[in-house]
Amino acid sequence: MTGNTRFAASVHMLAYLAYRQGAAVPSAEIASSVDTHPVVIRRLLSALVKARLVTAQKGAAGGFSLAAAPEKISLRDIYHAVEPRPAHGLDNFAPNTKCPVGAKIHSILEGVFAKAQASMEAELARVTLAQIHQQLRPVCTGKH
Amino acid sequence: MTGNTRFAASVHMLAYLAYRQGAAVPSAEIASSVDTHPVVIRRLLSALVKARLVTAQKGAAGGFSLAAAPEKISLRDIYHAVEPRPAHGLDNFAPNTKCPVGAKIHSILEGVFAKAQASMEAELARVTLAQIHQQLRPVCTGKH
DNA sequence: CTAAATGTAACCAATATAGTTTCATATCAA
DNA sequence: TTGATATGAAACTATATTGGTTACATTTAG
Repeated sequence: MTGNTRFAASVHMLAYLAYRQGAAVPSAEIASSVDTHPVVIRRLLSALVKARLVTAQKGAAGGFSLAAAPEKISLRDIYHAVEPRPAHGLDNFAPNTKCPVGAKIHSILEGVFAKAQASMEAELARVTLAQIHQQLRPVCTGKH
Repeated sequence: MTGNTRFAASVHMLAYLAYRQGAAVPSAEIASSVDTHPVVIRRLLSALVKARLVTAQKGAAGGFSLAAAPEKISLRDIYHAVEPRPAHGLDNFAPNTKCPVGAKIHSILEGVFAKAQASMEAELARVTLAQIHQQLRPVCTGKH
């Protein structure tokens, strides 16, 4: 959808936290798994903390942990936390309202896109972090 | 999804062609309805011609027309014609494969995103250009 | 007190997008 | 045949988004 990697990276991050089973994980360790800069990780985690999916602990021996059981976190929760703008590009779409087509098309498309978006999100809602973790399990027997 | 206006503009354009009922419509007229530059319109129409949704006629009295009845064109057809990259941002997502999570997460997300994308496209497939045209009708009683 | 961590602001490079100019080519019609 | 009007396409620009990076204030365990 969005073309950016925020959602994919966020799922990865939370899957990593599930994998680390409640430990306080510093951003540097997550960044190593995602292969990016710790600040990028903290930026995304900031949104996830605001959405109450993650808790942060400052200071030495601090880090991030899941705020709920992986069974309680769906990919749609994550999606909403880090992708606040579905919109399908409609926000920058401003046709000529003097044309009868231009005058009505925007609101018509709003309805169509909302349905399409809802359908996609419903599919994301069916997948929990626990299921992702489960698919990871076979190769994850300990800390690496 | 994509953040750009290509899909929305394309639906608008084809709805306009349906509205003009088979006439050869020049890009300048369409551009006036969408409120953008004719070259932008022709760029999009170029993709729609390649996808066989539209026919182009060069020269004086030329222009664009629908290549099929509006009932035969779904929004998913249009989506595919102008948005060749769903991917959900996975193409730029390259985690650390030395980490057990990073090694598997990409293919897991591919599966999840494919389902979410398919669900959204199924919703788009249910809407035809004829239906869009129908919703336009009440205010479109003639050429403007 | 110190080491290690989050929280944020600021900046940069790369990319995507839309808009614009320009021009070659094609076609109809007088 | 000539001129007006169209598409097709390349090239360039301005702007926005995105991800990466540096820097630094703040917090906290030991």
